[in-house]
Amino acid sequence: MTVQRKHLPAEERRAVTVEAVVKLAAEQNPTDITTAAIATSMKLTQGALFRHFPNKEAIWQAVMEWVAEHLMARIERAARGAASPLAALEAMFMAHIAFVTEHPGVPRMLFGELQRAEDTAAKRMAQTMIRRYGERLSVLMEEGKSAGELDPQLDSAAAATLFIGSIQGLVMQALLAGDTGRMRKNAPGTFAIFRRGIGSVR
Amino acid sequence: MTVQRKHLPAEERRAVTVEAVVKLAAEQNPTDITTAAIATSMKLTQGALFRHFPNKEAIWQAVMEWVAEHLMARIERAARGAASPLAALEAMFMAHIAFVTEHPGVPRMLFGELQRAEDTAAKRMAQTMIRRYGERLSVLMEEGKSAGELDPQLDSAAAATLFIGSIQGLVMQALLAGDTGRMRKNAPGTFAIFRRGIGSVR
DNA sequence: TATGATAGTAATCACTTACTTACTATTGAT
DNA sequence: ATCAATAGTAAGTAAGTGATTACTATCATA
Repeated sequence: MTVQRKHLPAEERRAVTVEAVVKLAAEQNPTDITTAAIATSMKLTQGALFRHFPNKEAIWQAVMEWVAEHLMARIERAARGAASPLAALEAMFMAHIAFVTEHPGVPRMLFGELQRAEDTAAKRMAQTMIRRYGERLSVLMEEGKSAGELDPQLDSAAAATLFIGSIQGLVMQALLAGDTGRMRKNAPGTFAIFRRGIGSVR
Repeated sequence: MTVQRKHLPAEERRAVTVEAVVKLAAEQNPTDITTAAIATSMKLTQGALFRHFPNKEAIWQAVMEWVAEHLMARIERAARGAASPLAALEAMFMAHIAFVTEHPGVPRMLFGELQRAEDTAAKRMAQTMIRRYGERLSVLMEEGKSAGELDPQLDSAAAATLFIGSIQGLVMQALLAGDTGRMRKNAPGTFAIFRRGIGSVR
């Protein structure tokens, strides 16, 4: 918890703002989060936000920066601790699900940014992040092939799409049920099928 | 193409409206499609829409009805023409991708409805549709097990999640590239991995 | 403790949005 | 051809929305 003084230095206030948006996005459609809603949720006047961000778009950009940093850090950490490429993939999957369970607004914001018509800084940030993610996955899969863990004929690009999609599927199921915890429970079963799909012959 | 008289009977006008929304959703974020944009895209005054729909929410409801009907019909047709449960799954997958390629706004609208905070009629319609879809998939998978086509230990609920998620993954990739056609091209590779994941031992 | 810089307030602005209303045009049945 | 029912228009309205502004409170430091 951040200390709740009235006046926060600019940088801290920006950080608190980002956290407030991430929290709000867990409960409502990111696109209809208003600056007024952000402000009141952090016990601030609406106009005060614009002392720290030039406009609303800048808030979204800061939020996407936060997402990119935190999500990728968690995933990288999980991958590094793994004993083999396949183990790394599994660890990344579970780390991603754990992160998304803690911050259910994140996948919504990402998807929301991606389907914007205008090309904003926030959108570009989401695009590059997911691209980087996909490339990281592809590299791991190639390593997995060399190690004999994965099917040597595997189409690693398609597998990366499926990896990300399966997370999206779990998110969708959670949205359907209105129960975020369900993701964690169902993640192992989903990953098991995926692993069987990419693994070397048994 | 619908004939373009000035005055259309109510039912026809409603149908044209739904088509207009589906078309608009292909190009922009569904949540910021305004009634004015819908109206001008069909060469109508904004106010005229409200002669056929009591409010905007009713438009969304009609659109989701259209989606549910058309998508499910396409998928059912594909499944019925297949020789075996596994073939049916593959046919459904390809039919779904084909439908989404023709109407790229559809997955965006579905996901957009699902992540709404309020529980609207349109949202409930999206929920029941996807649930029905999932159940249909589960039934097919059970049949596939009995037929010896699928892994007898398969968790069919998890597989259904993965099936829907893999479509979502392809959609996401298309959004990233800004190229809808890519979905069709990459669909077979993605499904191949999925099939390997659920199939019986080789 | 005084002071200058920084952060927050409250009111307001211009603009957009869904929806309404008083009027007009079109249509099809008699 | 007439006319009543229906569909469309044009100009509104009220309730938001992001952003601005003149003023005030708080804070760190000399």
